Amino acid sequence: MPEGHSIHHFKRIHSDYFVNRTVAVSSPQGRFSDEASKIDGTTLEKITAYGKHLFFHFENDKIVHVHLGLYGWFNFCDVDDDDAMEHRQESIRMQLQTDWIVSRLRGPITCELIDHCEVEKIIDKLGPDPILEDSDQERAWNKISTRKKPIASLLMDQSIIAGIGNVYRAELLFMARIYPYTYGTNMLKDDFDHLWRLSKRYMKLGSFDGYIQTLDQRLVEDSNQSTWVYGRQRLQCFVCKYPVTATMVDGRKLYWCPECQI
DNA sequence: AAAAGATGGTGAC
DNA sequence: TCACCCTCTTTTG
Repeated sequence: MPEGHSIHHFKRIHSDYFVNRTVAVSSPQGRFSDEASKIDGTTLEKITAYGKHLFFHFENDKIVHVHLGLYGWFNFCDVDDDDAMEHRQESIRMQLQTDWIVSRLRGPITCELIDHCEVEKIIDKLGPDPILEDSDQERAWNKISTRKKPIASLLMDQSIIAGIGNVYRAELLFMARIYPYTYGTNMLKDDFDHLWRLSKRYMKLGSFDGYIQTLDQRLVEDSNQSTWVYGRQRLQCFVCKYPVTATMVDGRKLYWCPECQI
């Protein structure tokens, strides 16, 4: 499921097969039909990604804004694969098709047709995205260091840093060994720099792989395990063997190690 | 069979 | 802080 890395991953995959091509756009589910008909058969000029937002720029300033939310996802299949094409048609919000390949979007929280002004408004509300090469680390630090809220809460705030979700939040805090309830105002600059460096490294990696892998597989026996603490409530911490704990922060489960993260 | 929960976010109170 | 939306899977009764 999607955090910022998925968005950049999907941007990359779509770029190979859909950009600079004429694309048939439809909505088998029906909920995007009116908008789809306005861009159906036109050229997809480029795709951009920012935080958890994906933008398909079609000609004539027609831009499809997609936000996957909690469980939105893209699937791809071959145009000649009849079985795949028939599969769960009724939930496909948007389908992009060339004579070569098909992209099918299900369950997004947002799928709408907008123009470049609205794109700007969306991006203006977002903090720097660590996956982007020119992201401004200081802009995030300025906000964090003045906010009297736990860092675990601030990391999920898209207007501070764009793209981090519940898995990366837990993993980054663990890898940087930071106590999750440290107020932004009490954060050390060095700790923030560490967090930022880790977020760039692991979210970039995730955007290439398409999935989150923070745990170094060479260090553990369980080859199916991909995270240090996320989803490991009551299991032993890989570092200190103390049980991983889960507490609610802003209505989301935060996994962390009370022994390692002081 | 029904409910809960999941890597998200908004808007109302 | 809560209800709600989108979809699908897993757990519960």
